[in-house]
Amino acid sequence: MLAPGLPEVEAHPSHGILATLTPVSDHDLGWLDDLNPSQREAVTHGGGPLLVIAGAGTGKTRTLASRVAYLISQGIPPDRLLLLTFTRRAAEEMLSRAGGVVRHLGPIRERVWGGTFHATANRLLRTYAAVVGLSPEFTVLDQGDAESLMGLLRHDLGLSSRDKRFPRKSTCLAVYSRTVNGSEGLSEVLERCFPWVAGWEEELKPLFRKYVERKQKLNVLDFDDLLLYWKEILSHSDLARQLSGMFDHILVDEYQDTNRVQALILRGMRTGNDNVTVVGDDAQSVYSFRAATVRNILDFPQEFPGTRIVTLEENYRSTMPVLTTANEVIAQARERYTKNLWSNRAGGPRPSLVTCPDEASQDVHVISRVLALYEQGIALRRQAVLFRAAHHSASLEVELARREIPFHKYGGLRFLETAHIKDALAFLRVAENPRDELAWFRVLHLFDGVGPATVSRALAYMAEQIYDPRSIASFPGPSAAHDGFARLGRLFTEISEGLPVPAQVERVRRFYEPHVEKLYDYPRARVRDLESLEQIASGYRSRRSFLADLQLDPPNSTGDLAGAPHKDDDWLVLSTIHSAKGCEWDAVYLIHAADGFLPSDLSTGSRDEIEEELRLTYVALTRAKTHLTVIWPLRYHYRRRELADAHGYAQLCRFFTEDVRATMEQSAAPPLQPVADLETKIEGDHRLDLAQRARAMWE
DNA sequence: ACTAATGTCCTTTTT
DNA sequence: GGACATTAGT
Repeated sequence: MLAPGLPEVEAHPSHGILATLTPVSDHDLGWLDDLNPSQREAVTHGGGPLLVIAGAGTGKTRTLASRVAYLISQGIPPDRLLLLTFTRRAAEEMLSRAGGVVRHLGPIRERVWGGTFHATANRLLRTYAAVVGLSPEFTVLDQGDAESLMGLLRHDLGLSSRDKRFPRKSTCLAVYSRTVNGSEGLSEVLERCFPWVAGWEEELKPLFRKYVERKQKLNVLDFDDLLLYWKEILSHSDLARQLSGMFDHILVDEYQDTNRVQALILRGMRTGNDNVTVVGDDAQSVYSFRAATVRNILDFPQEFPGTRIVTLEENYRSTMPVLTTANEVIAQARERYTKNLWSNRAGGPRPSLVTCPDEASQDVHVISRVLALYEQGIALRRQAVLFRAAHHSASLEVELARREIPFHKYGGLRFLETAHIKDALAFLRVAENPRDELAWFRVLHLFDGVGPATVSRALAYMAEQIYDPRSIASFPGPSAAHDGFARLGRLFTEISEGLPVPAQVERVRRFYEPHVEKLYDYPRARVRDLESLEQIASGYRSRRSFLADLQLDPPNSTGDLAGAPHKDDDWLVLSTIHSAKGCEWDAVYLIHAADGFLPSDLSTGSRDEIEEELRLTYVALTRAKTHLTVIWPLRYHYRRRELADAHGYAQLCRFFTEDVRATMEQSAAPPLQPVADLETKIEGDHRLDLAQRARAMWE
């Protein structure tokens, strides 16, 4: 979380704050002149509900940051503002911008409550845990942990035998999560969103019941629980008034991507006053798989009567040619509330649509365009390659690595999801919450001769020892692990003795390193990762906040961690479209713009799903400031074992209709020179006998 | 009781 | 190429 230390919690009547404040001089508010009239209207709105419909690139971040600054300049104490954003990064950026504007009023970034719904829930629940029957040292399960738990119970209930073909654990969790977040009945969710598992309703119910029971027993919360418990607290009117009273204003970004539970939380958090600002764009709603619903933004004026609506339409990001293409794409949406975007940047190149013979040529083509713009002075960091699914960049990554072009990838598998990091964190989680069986499971599994049966006996033993992690030393486990358990007990003794967090991580690393070397083929990189973890830990004073932060606001790029030591480096951005939300680049390359990739063939079942893929495409296009390239390979190779060299032909993404194409420069990239041709040019004498050299290494 | 090897099915987006 | 159940081996 951004603001350390909880402010005192007490009921606080806060109506009419603005009216009672002394007016400030015009001089202090001179910065408002930099805003356009609509932005200024939003920023200087007094109290009461405000809905800002902000199209892509219309200065949404600036407006929200300015509003925070404005409210503070009007005398609202920063710690009585709550800014809910989609990511931690977004909150940080807005608060540092706001801080820059009202610098004379002191630091605000550390004082404003800012972060995601989930992180804020975590923070509030540490105080209000008792109310919902939790102890405050609860640990948070990330998606992987939650899936593991689901998998365990799935097995326990005898649902896992092959002939049953019961949905896999990740699907079970997805169904559960969707049901919880949408505040809907299981049958409706199954029918509408998971028709292929609808036959398992009678088995899923007891599975979910067990899942809920077990989480409570282990004193752990999953992501959904964070929201659910927050909502639950707010259903008590006294508590709702108390929590609501902590804040004079609440501001929510990306409101189109919030779900039903989040809307209920927002309503509950405004029982004392209705000073609430939400910002969003229904044309950019792309999280319905997480139960987000555009209804939240559409129904906001009914939910908060007297809402003032401000619409931002002038785009400051992109050139008119880019916007023309983007507008033409979103024009295909069935229903839409935001208007077409316009910009006074009339010039610039038309977006290009490039057909490549195959994937390899797509990679080469992207790279050569990137380098050409780089030569013209556009740094790599100001260029981004976007794609629908994380693995779509796989071959490009290989090619970039081969040419030693640095890149950071956003989305997909993250640092924290790698096994060695999860293992290391599991030690700390056990120390923090010894009832967290999932963490115990990971830790104990590392020792020789320990499998599921031993773990389960060990857990029973721990329960007898009133969950003192140090007592693992006296557990009579398999003889092979005897010595290891004794050392593990000593490790827990050490890290429970009030060591600083980085020192704790260091002890864990020392303990765990030999296991890394035994478990993995290339341990060096993984050990380096553990050292990075130590770096991260140095910013934390308590183990609890370190763990919670890592689960809730994980570093979200492959390069974020390595980034610190060589900050000046330049790198190309690779990102899923989802992770690109809210970002902008001078040049954007949308790759794999072929049907089946975009829209994903898993999302073409219903009109609503296709509609969301359309919005996703729109989001991708509107990230570009000046240079926009859409690429698709004509031919794909199948990687099937039986069919060694099979291939198929793709079709252009269906959203690039004739009308859209008319706004673009169309071209076809030439095929790459076949490798066979290169080979024949090499004279026999210069061929390297690799096989011989490989043998020679061992002679 | 645990590990390693084998076979089969599915393969998205994220807090 | 990964996840997961099953089977054979230590």
